[in-house]
Formats: sequence, C-alpha cells, structure tokens
Amino acid sequence: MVYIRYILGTMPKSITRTYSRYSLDATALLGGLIRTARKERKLTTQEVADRAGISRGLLQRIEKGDLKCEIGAVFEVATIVGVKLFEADETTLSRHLSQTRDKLKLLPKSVRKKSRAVRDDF
Amino acid sequence: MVYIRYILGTMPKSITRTYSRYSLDATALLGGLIRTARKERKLTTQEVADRAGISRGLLQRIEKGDLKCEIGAVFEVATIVGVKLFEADETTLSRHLSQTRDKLKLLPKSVRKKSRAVRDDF
DNA sequence: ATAAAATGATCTATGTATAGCTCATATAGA
DNA sequence: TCTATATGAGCTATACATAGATCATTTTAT
Repeated sequence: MVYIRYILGTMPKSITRTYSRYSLDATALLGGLIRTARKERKLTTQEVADRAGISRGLLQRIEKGDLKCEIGAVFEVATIVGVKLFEADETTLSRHLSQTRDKLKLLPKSVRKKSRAVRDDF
Repeated sequence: MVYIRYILGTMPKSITRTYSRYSLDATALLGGLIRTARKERKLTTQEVADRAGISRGLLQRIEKGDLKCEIGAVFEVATIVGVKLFEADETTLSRHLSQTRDKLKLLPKSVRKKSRAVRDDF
C-alpha cells in the first residue's frame, strides 16, 4: 500500500516564541532536579528513558530544561526519578485536585468584560 | 521559489504513550489552577492566549490538562495568570536553581553500573 | 593504562502539535 | 427577554518535536 505523504509546496517559515525569565528558570530547575535525582538513584539515562517510554535524546533535552518538550514526558520522568511535583505526594495531589475542581464550579462559567466605559459624563 | 516538501511513502503508524496516574493528576491540577486563576483575574481565554503568544485552542487544552502540550507554553501561561510553580517566587526560584547547579557539580558525571556480580564464589 | 560503558551531539524520517480559522452553543449583562 | 460575547469543538495545513540511529568523547572501574 502506498500512502501519499508529500507534495510540492512553498518554503516554510519558522515561528519563534518568547519566554519569560520565570518560565526559563522553572523549566531549568525542574530539569536540574530530575538530573540530580537520577544520579542519586544511580540510574543511567538509558534506563530512565526506557522506563518512561521515551528516547534518550528527549531525556537529555528534558534534563537541560528545553521548553519545547511535552509536559507529559517531563512529568513522567520526574515521577520515575522521584521528583515531587507541587511538593505533593500522590494522595495530597489528588486531594488538591478535587479541591480545585470544586472551586471551579463556584466561579462564573465565562468571563465578561465591561461592555462600555462607566457613565461618568453627567 | 519552490520547496520540495512531500514525496511518496508508506502508511504512517501512530504511537500511543502511557502515563502514570500521578502525571495525569499533576497536569490536570496545574490546568485547573490556571483556569481558576484566570477567572479570578477576570481574563478571557483570548486575552491570556494573546499575552502568552499562543492560540486559544492551545490554552483550552492546557486548562484541560492535556499532557501533550509543550511545557514552555504551560509554564508561560501559569506565569501570566499568577500560578506559582514550585511554590516559589522569582528570587526564590533562581536561588533554588543555582543551588541545584552547585549540587550537580559534586555528583559523579556518569552513572556506572556494577560490571559483574560480587565475587562470592571462593 | 586500558577497556567498557555512559554521555553528548548530530542527522533523517515521520508522526503530530500547533495556528488559524469556522460554526454552534452557552452565558453574563442590560 | 434580548444580545453581544465568551466558550467549546472541529477542521486543515504546516512547522516542528520525537524516535532511532550513528559517531565521538568522557568517565569510571579494573
């Protein structure tokens, strides 16, 4: 079976994205914590990558703090090497989760802007 | 200018990935916290998406806790609506980051497995 | 010193996440 | 009630992240 995968097209234009210092630092910190925890547990990059079901290259990028990695892969690796997210263990996390869901129910379902400026012209 | 973009190939096979309960919960919690914070600050999805430089659709997936979003986009949105990562503000975060880097310098540069079982056959 | 193993870096093919629409529905405010 | 608007959901094209390989280098343990 043959599958049509490619045709002719125009030159692609790449998109660059900007990040705040806080996001950069947070991702770098998480990556560093993962790398530290992995070494303390004496696990090789290949072992952790296998357990997480990802490639060794992706694990390297995660440990470097690459902002373009998918969050599921990052969190999965963090879990495997024992880095706590939100500084919460499994039970605390799920409790916090349901609390957040309850809180959301109480908030308005959509945010509405003031339609016009307040009438102060009288 | 014409750019060669496509050729003929074989049928693609998709890859499914599994995630732990902990990763699922952590991502869902983060998404919920973001949604809650956004509403409390009375920001529309469009406003936050614009400020983060992402599409409204991606923001919806982030708030839903989609594990395939890139971590940079998620952290950027969290920062914008005021959700603290690591329960730390900017200065605490950068301090923690340099501490982690210092700690890494002290650890062995590569993890080495015991090459063979301990000699107990004598 | 030597060798085996771990890590770092780079390349290609391809599966897929994303932007940017459209349309339908829900909802807050007048 | 009425209406503007926010949200939800689905679509397509494409830019890009990932897997998987290879090779070079570093590093640990013997």
